[in-house]
Amino acid sequence: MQPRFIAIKSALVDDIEHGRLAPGDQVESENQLAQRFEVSRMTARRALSELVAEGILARTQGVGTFVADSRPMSSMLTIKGIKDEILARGHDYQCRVVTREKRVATPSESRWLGVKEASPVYFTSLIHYENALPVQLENRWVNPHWAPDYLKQDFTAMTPNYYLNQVAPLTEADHVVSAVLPENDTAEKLMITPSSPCLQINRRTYSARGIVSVATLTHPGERYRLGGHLDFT
Amino acid sequence: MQPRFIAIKSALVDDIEHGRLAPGDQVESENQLAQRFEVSRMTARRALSELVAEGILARTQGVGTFVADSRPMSSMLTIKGIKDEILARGHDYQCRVVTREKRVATPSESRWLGVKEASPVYFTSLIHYENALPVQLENRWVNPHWAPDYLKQDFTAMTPNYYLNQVAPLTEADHVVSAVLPENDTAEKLMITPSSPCLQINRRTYSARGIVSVATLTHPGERYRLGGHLDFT
DNA sequence: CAGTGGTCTAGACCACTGG
DNA sequence: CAGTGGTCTAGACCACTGG
Repeated sequence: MQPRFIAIKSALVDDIEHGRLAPGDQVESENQLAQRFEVSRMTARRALSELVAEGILARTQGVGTFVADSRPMSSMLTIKGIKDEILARGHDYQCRVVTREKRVATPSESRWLGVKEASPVYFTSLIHYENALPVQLENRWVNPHWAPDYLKQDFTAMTPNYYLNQVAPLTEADHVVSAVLPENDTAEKLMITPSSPCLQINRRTYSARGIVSVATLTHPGERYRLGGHLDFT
Repeated sequence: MQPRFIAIKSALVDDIEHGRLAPGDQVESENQLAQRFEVSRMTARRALSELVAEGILARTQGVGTFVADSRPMSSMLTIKGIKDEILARGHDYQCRVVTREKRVATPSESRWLGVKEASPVYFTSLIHYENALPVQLENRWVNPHWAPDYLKQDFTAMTPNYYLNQVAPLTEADHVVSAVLPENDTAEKLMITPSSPCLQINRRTYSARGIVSVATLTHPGERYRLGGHLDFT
């Protein structure tokens, strides 16, 4: 059974997608929606509030609720593997497997991966080299449920990303980019000093059925940049 | 008069910022909060829901609500101004204009902006504050051709991004994200030590007719992260 | 089982906007 | 002024989790 506020949201999004509501148009008031969908005003309001939070609608007190101006910028960013990136630059690529093991999820790991606390997870730690210099330390936690044979793979031949995309095709990803100082052993693995800033990406990848893996990708700041291009037209 | 759910949110955020609640800790349940603050469960719930939406807390049905690994996070895929981002988090926003002047483009500036060497460019340097702490140093070079009145604007009222988007609507943007150590004067402006890693974004924005401006956005690593979500379906 | 979060109701009073 | 959104209450029933 679908919650009612979801049904209302869907109806409104549908109206927008089919052009029955254009940017700038006023949408029905909370009271009108409540009446039309036979729900309490609080429920109609919730539907509107969430659409406002998602940037799809905009509200002004005393005036009304309107369809917001244009478009979530959908991304042109891709999850290109580091290996492809390096090879595309015409550079030499190498990979070293540091750790490959079954672990018991810590509370925070289990929350990230969406598994029960203390359940088994697969963990790998790899270093990726560009022209013999480390450019990425990849620490990855994998939900064994979606990739039971994960630990048996030869990651020097096929990156974890590539393998996981085979067994559980990627449908979504979240990521958080931050600037950090490396832990001592991370610095050592990346052949940098502990006072060198690193660009760190925390990425969570989803297949159709759930969270497949969580990765922490740490890059020496002086050897790696992240580029992007956005087109709003 | 401050809404009650805001008071509850503030109290929880305060507990987190003062270390009375650490990442992973369970926070009071909706019922406990309702009792402690003498509000209805719906109001306590609203406070928690908003903190969850902001990524500060995480909830699991039947289990409880927990402190998430929390630093503010912004979207990589939208060019939402830092101001909107901060306000959207319900935080206090302030801005200080450090520099505002006409300059002669250096060779590298002129290359970035796509103007002739030694032509005049407009330069502004602003510091954006979230809850009185600097979160972004915005150094921006503007092509006077597309925004002749740029320097006359009151940037504490309207961010450069917003103004430029009015006079020369944004159609494209390039950006490069990197982790760097700040220059001494940058560190001072951001109120951090020169050994604190910074997340730096170099962004070039285009309107239909050419490059409008180039900006270097420098953020203290411990106060800013960049988030994104990709959907491949 | 008791406790948690998730949804929902039918009211209330308020602040704000426009005519 | 009537209508809008903003906040809030005191209940209800549900699904889910852990012990």
